[in-house]
Amino acid sequence: MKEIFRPRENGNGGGSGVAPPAPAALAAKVRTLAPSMTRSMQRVAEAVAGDPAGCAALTVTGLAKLTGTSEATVVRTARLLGYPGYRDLRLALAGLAAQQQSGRAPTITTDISVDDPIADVVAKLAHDEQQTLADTAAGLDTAQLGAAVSALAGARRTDVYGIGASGLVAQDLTQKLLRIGLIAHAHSDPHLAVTNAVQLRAGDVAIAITHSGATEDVIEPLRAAFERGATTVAVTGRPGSSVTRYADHVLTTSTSRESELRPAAMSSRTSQLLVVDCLFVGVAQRTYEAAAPALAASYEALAHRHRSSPR
Amino acid sequence: MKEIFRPRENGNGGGSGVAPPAPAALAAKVRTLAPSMTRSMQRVAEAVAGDPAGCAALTVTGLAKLTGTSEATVVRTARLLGYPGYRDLRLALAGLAAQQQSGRAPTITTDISVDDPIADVVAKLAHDEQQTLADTAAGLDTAQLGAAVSALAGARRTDVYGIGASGLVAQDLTQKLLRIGLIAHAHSDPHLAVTNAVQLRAGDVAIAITHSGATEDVIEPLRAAFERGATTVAVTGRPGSSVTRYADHVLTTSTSRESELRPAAMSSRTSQLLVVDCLFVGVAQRTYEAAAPALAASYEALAHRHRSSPR
DNA sequence: ACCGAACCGAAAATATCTTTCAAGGGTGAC
DNA sequence: GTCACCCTTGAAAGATATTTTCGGTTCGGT
Repeated sequence: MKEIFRPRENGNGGGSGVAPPAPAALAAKVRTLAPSMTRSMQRVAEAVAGDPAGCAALTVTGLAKLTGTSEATVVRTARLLGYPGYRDLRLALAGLAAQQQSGRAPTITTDISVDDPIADVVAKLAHDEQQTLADTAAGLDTAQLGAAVSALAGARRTDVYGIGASGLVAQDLTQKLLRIGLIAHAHSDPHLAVTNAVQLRAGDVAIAITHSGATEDVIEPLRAAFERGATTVAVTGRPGSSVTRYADHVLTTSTSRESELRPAAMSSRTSQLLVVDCLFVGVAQRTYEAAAPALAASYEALAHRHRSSPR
Repeated sequence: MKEIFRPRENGNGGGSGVAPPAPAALAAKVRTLAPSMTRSMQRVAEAVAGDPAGCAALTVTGLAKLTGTSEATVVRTARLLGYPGYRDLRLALAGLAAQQQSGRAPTITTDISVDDPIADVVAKLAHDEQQTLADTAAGLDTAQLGAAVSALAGARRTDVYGIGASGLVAQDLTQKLLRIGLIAHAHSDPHLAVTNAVQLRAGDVAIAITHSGATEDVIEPLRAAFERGATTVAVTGRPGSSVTRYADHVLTTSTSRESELRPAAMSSRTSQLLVVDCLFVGVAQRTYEAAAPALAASYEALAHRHRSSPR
């Protein structure tokens, strides 16, 4: 067993002080050392520099065959490049490949087009939604958010209005609030929403969720609640739109550019959900004493509905 | 379980097209698969996820000793994570380490705590959801996704099953599919779901959405559809769970760590929505001729419900 | 043409990875 | 409570991959 050179290599004080394994500057090293290489070693080095990913997938024998040389030569080349052996060169190669891969990522600024392969669709959608989240977080007014949280935490009851995609967000918020013991209802039927809204009074909270800020069916119930003295909150992507007229607190969601294949509903939903999550966590913090057990309890209650997994 | 698996060097082209070795989605994969792992395997997975660079420098024996397990367990873990063997896991690990190295890592790793100021809550939630999106995108099997898209695009009708938070995701998908002219229904009532499921036949599609993969109320209708010959799709965070038994295609959502103030439902919802969006866009691409006008038409139809905004 | 030196690859030697197998431990059935 | 079964686990055998050795070959110099 030779094993001279294992991981811990910081004891580099020796006079001959060889270079530590290069991390990513491999191509450069190849160029530097190429002149001092023999012909067959150059072939190996060339292959390695040309296709790190491909070579990383090969064994010594494979790479030897590919370059028309022998295993010994491959190992010699690895040594010359500063690695203890081929194994370590291969590891570095894998790292290099990964770096190149990730470096090639910022190509996803383009819109999704009809003939994008499915993998690109995934990458672009994920990227867009990440962008939306960042924008929303950056643009959210924490003072307004805090005020809304306070109102919710102390509310007798809470009504949430939303239609269409925003209706799902409204339901999501409602589900969450219910889980921590608050009284909350989501309304997507405009008539019922108004009917319920007029029951609200000071100390209650009404929340309207609408991307455009101009959805009549959502504005009307909020207005009714507003006029009854309830605390009103608007979650909208248009801070100057009609809905804000009847809102004590306005929470702004972000709008990223939309395209034909990526309707606005998609990014507004992401944005709205983040806002809603913030509201929820904020309220859970304020009412922690009551919320924690309630959360645990609702979790318990659901356990029996799950089939034990086969593993 | 008989452990039949040939090393198979770069054999990535097989017809059965199982998951290709994950490039950088390793941490996500660990979290996803951790629940279905045995204790010792979890120890290995933990070590690997915690210190990719360090583990990449170790041999099987070394890692086994470090984690207090045996070589066999290390290899088993590597297999479970989707690699042919430890050698390949090690390679991926080296890649991951390199990426982490290059990508500066000032990540917000702390949990949300009860006394975090509201601004921190926003930042942390946004960050967590971004992370979830990245993990999901990285871990999504595009082959399965493509297959699911094809099935959807050609379906006579589509049923979507989801309960609780997943029910909202189911509705979201349904809304979208309806907008591009497909026939889709979301079911959250278990009885009605089964009643409808038995109406399905070959060529139809049934989609079950469940984070745990063990929700009886969702599994049953999927099973009914499966037995009727419909194409079945499972969107779940647990690729080995019961629901996958009746699923022709499994789409894996990612699981990020949860905490008391951030229930699993939150990140699973984000992840599920991304998957659902991918399905939608994929289908919209395939049926572009019909989808584009349908999208435009539904937009038109809603316009009059919006009050023209002031300003 | 001869000599020497460096280069190169086949095969042996070694290290590493993979598989097999049997013991230990927990769980559900009876 | 006891038993049987299956799952989990690590030790060691078996298979691969890597490193080293060693002798043949080529090329330049004399």
